[in-house]
Amino acid sequence: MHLVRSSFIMLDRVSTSGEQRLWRAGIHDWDAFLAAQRIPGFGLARKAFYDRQLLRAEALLQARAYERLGLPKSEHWRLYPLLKDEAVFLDIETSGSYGDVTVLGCWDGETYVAFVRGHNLDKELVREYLSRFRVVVTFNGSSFDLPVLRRYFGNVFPEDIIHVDVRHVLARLGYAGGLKSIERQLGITREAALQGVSGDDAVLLWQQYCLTQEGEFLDVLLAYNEADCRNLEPLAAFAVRTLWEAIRGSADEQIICKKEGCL
DNA sequence: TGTTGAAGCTCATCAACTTC
DNA sequence: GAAGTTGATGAGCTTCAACA
Repeated sequence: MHLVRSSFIMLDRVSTSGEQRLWRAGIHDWDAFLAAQRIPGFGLARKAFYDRQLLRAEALLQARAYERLGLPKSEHWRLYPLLKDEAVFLDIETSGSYGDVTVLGCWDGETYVAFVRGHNLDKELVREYLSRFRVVVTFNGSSFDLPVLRRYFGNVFPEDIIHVDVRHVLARLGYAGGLKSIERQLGITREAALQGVSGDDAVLLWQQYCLTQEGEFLDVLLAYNEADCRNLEPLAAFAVRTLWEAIRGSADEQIICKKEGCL
């Protein structure tokens, strides 16, 4: 199942409910929409207008211009299965003051890279590193990590990069709470030494490292940050798969319900 | 504490459909 | 073809939640 080519919410005046109406009508992807002569609820002029929009979207998809598809930000997660091999999972630590970055951690699915203040937390290094990716995955990054990085560096992200904030995807599935809480709910574990370490502890670890210059404090901080980054990968996979099943499932349920006469 | 997106709500508007 | 009805959408606003 191609999540993007099954999506219709990039069309003008089509919301998630409109999209579900199309699915219930048997229009499961762009090909089905374009092949249909008539679609209930859409006039001929409107259908022709949407045909043109879908053909343009198909061209953008082929050109890998995903950011121009017109998907709302809240639905960028639908691009994740397509781009997961080009994703970076990102998490930052600060000194405790808003905007004061100490560590920027990145996991690309194989390797963990840490940019540490006083060592390699350099704007050009970060910009060059991030330019390799098409998707950045965070937990609550739209409210915290990304604005903080913008304040600290200015813009270091490529213009065409897609941002997926896993927190909001999980929230739509009913998973509330912070990252560690949701990890526990889903059975995602951390090594024993890191269990119980929180964001507040990360601030203390950095302060102790600055005071003593003892590497073990920094090692624990980086191990904590790495776990935050690494665990985003299974969280993102779970969230995207489950939300897609949920929204497709709810459309199918309404079809079954209609057939059984419960509407 | 600062920041931001999502969600929920109301209200006005628009488009499709039905009826005459 | 015109008028009325219905349902969906967008805009604007507020509230909530999460991060360090």
